[in-house]
Amino acid sequence: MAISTAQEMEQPQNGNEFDIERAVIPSEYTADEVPAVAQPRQMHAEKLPQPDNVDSAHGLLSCSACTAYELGLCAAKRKKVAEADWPDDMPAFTSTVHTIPARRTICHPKEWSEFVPIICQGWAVSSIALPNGRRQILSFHLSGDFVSTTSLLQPTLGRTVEAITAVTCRRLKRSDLKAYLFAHPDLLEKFARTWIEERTQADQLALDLGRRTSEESIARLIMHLAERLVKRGTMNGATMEFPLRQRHIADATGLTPVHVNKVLGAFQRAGLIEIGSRSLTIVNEAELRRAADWR
Amino acid sequence: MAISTAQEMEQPQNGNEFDIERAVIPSEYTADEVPAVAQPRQMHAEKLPQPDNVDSAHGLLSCSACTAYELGLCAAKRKKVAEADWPDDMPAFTSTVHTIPARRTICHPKEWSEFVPIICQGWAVSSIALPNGRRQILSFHLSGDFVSTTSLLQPTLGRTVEAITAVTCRRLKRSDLKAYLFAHPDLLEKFARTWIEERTQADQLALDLGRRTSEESIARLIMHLAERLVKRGTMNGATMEFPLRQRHIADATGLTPVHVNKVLGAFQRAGLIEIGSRSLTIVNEAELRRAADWR
DNA sequence: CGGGTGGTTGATACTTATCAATGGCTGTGG
DNA sequence: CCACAGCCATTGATAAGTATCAACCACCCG
Repeated sequence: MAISTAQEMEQPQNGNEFDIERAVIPSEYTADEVPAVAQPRQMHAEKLPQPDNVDSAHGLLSCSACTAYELGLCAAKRKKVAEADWPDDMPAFTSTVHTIPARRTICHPKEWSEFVPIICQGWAVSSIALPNGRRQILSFHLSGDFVSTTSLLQPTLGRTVEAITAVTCRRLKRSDLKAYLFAHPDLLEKFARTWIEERTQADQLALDLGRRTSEESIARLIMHLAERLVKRGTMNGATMEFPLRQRHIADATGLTPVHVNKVLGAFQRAGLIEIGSRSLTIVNEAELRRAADWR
Repeated sequence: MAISTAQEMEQPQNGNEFDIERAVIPSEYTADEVPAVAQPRQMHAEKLPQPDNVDSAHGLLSCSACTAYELGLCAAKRKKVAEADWPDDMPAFTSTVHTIPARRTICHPKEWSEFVPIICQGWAVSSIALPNGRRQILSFHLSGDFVSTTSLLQPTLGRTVEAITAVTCRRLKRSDLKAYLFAHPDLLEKFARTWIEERTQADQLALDLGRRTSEESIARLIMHLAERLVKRGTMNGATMEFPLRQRHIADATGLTPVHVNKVLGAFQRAGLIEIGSRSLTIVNEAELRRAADWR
């Protein structure tokens, strides 16, 4: 695993103090709902030095990996690029920024919304639930992720989206975004790449759920998250922020929390990983890779 | 289950005689590969009366459900509509029609292709395989299905596509299709609906694989196929063509063929379904629905 | 007629779920 | 500040679900 930056972690519970507020909220954008940040059990404050693959001008660590940033839709980026570089018809997107406290639902599956949500900061999760309580997690959303590309065309998401940590979420008005993308085929194509990625992930998920052992699934989940965090430059050596509950892992892999616990215990006893205070360290990457049947 | 048409089925093995050849292959289109139709074990000839929701002018039963037809990309449809109704810039798509014998591979996962494949007739399946032989089926393709909407933008499919029955497959040149769709936002949006459907299916697949019992999964697979066939008007009462091997069902549901056999046996003994000579009859729909935990 | 594929069945093993009990931690309210 | 409630992690005992193995049969095709 490539390690991109060193950074401060492990600053245990500083209560309600979140640096998430640093998220750029340009004055011309309405922040129509900023609920009080509430009881996170234990969160890592995100006082991170800027890795050099990221533009420090706007203060968002993960922008380099962000789809909206890449599409030129991010307010932070718009601020800093010369006006001349922007398409003339760059619309004034209606967009709002929300801060959602940990463990709160962000979208309901049948909720009608005019907006396309993007996760700017924090961890979120989307899932489908059955009436009888069984639940399948479809994906974890990290900073810079569209919640789902389908939201470009559908007012309803068909999934439940929940904040795991406190989350900063930007919402672009669908009609604006759609008009803009459809008018710019090159951007539309870039957007479509995100869709293809989503699809590839969905295929892999099916493969994992249908044809892998519990140990493989869990190891793969860890590898996958680590890989994504590396891309964002938010790994600290072999250690990553890991706000997931065992319940999340269970719902993502189709297992029970109890069984997840046993496998995780086995991994730790075998010296593959270490878990503690909402962080996870990959101790023996080679072995974990093997356990994950990783490429 | 709504039953749309009555039709002839159960004409056991008439050897190599396939009505699939009726598929329209306009002379201006090259059929660059028409391998000899080979050893189907037992196939239902498709001498079907035209249901009234379908245009009988072009002889393809399922066109009404076909994405390409809807987009105006189907040669059959182009033939019969007044020229004036077509966009002026309707391109001369480079397109080929192939007939693939049963049980043959249509696309390899890493095969580079300039074309977007559409299944016109027959059953196909796409899957991912692991080096160790485990395999997950991602979807069954019936007549009128794009194999994957991702093929619009990606030269490589990332999946194996195989014919189950003999298959007629049209391939549209990607660059042509892409240019055309990007120039017609309304069509592009229609196309995107197909993508959304694919995505919804992928989500449901994950839910089924991760959170359902073997019986539910299998019952759901049957319900799902029946529903799709009804849309195409190819159900005969409660009976449908059913060319799947138990191996297919196993690979689609993440189970073993042996276990699938036992569940299927139980379903039949319980009077839910009947299976015979490559066809499946839903005997007790209400119960099957319940077993499938169907909406 | 013979070979191969696919369906069927029973015995057994393994993986994972379920149940139950315990203890730690965190946030809450007295 | 302390006690308590609730959530989460942990562990062991047991049960259920599904896989594996093996044998046999039926059928189709060459």
